[in-house]
Amino acid sequence: MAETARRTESRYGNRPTMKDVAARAGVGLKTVSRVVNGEPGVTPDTERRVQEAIDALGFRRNDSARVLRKGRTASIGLVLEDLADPFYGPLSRAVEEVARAHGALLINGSSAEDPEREQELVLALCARRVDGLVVIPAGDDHRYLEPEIKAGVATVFVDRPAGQIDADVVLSDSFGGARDGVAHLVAHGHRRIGFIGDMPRIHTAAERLRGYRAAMEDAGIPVADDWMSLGVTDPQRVRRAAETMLSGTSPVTAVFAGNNRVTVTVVRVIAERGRPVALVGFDDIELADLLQPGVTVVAQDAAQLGRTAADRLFRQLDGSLLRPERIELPTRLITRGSGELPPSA
Amino acid sequence: MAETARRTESRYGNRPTMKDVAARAGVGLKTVSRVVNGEPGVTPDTERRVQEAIDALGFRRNDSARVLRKGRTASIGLVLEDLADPFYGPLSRAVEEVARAHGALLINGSSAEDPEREQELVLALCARRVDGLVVIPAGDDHRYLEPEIKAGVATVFVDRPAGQIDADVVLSDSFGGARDGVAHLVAHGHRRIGFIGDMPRIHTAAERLRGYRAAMEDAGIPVADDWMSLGVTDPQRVRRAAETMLSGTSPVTAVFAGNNRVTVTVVRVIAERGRPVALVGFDDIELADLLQPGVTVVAQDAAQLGRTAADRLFRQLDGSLLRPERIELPTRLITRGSGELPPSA
DNA sequence: CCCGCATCTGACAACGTTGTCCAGGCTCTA
DNA sequence: TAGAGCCTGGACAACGTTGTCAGATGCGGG
Repeated sequence: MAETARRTESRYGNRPTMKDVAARAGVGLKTVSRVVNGEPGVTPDTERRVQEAIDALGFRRNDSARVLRKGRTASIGLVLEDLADPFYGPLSRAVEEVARAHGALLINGSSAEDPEREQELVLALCARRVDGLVVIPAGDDHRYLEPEIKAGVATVFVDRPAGQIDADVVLSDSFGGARDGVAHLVAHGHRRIGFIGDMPRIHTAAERLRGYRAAMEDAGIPVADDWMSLGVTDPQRVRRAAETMLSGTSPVTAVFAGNNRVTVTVVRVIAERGRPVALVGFDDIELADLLQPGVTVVAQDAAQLGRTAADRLFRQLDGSLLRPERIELPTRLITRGSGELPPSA
Repeated sequence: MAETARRTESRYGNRPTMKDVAARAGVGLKTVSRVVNGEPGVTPDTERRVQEAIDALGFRRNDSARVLRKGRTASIGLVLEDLADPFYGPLSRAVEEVARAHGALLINGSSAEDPEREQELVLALCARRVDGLVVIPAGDDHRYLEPEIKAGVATVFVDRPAGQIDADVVLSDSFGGARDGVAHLVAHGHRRIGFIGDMPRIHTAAERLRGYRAAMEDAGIPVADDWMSLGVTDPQRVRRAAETMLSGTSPVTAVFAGNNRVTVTVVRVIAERGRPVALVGFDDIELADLLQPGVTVVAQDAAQLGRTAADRLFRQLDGSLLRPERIELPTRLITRGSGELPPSA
């Protein structure tokens, strides 16, 4: 009895199904399916009757059931570090744009730079049977993804390479960018140049540090230990690191900032001290051109990074991609003033 | 024959199922389900055998099937305007944070300010059977959501109210914020104050314009038509609008900018002209404090907006929420210099 | 020694959709 | 008018999981 009630009249909270629509329109189940999916083989009159029933009941196809049946979900996952970081907005948007062009939805989550949370998220997405994954890795061991990749989950890493597995990677040329940026400071007469960056366990941070060292070595300048600050991440510590470098008996005359957040803080510190200090930052920041002086940066194209990664993902899904590759996008030095200041004794 | 092969040994691209795991472990299907879901009633020995089979096969539960069976998806949808807009990063992140705390995944998409695309996206999310929706509306008619809401999809609108339907809304006090901002300029001696904002069909834009008019009226200042520019959105046009206002025989001495993008462009124009012009902008912008002068803004708390909305969403899902409400969060005037400049003839 | 009870396990149906396949009715031609 | 062929519509199984329910097993007590 209750059974019948449930079938014939859908209760509040129970969505109507194709069966309900079929009953109301007086047709078979498959005919409704055909109408919903625009398949041929339905007379205009029948189609109209079905459409009316759909509208009357407020029917909406249940994609979960569809996915179960068809095997593909038309959705991809994006795991990044923090959506609030202005660097990831354009990246995320670019990925979504490509996904949309392929008729796929984007599911995303933030790892908050925690490898465990990254893994948890990735596996949750795999359980959802996303067709593919774009991952900005927080951890450095991604062997847990091997069964998934083997099972056909397309995977592309962005911004940092995968650990312990062979997979597609799209990144910016952190090493080259940092080297160019530091060389730029050297070219403007600086010799005592500081470097403030993130933990070296993060690939990009390590590469940028390597670029800094390379540029200094190219210029024949030995690097003093207290010119480098690694692993600082919160504004407080960056501030202290910068202040230390800029004080003492032989302070640095220029600073290379390892990422956007560091740059912003260093700009603040310099502004407060009054005495001009040269600065080049990695990552562009908004309004950098309006500061005085404008902030010279090594810019990476976040949108292009995302677009490239998503493109590659869908090419994996097409089957048109075979071997994993490592793609490195060039960076661009944008001079705005702060990087061209001469050393002030 | 092929059937048997497919069942006993999963091919590449065919994920193992609980059935496969059960066969390998020599137990029943339901026992595997119990182990996977941590349900009681399984002896440690059996559990170990099942776990081994799971690891050996690389099994991962298929959540699509699970969703189909259980009815709940543990995922919510977020539809916003543009992820690349710095205003939406923190909002999106806050929503995700709350979702995560409730064990739900976040699926999101951008409407690009296009009502049709918004509807398309929302309905796609409903077809996925998301448990709830957080929507930053682009359109002004949301009656298409009625059947969904009736069917139990929790829904909260953010930043702008829903059109034609009764639903939860969380927004900033655009009217009050704009009125305060403009009053602030009046208090510093300005009478000829310009307003540059988005299309009035966007609720927030209309409210801010209303706030501007109210403040002017409170001060007994009649507003000249050419002090207002509405509907401009791209930098080019904002630039032209600002330049027009600032030229002529009786140029404005202060500008109120209707949103973050407008503010940035106006800052540029003012910087180029050399002559100081007072400015208050709606929405905070990064580095606003480092410009000279610092940019005075009416700040809204994007993260709080997102958090509040998501909280309400999950309370709807708990069933602890009955009547739709309209929640308005206060804005905060942050004085940094640009809004305190006196009128310069 | 047998019964009852508690504990553990498995068979089966159901979730809502789509693919396969067949039946029935129609049209067109000889 | 009968037969062939086409077109439309529908019955049924399958996707992989979970809830229900009943069966099997082991243990202790009478």
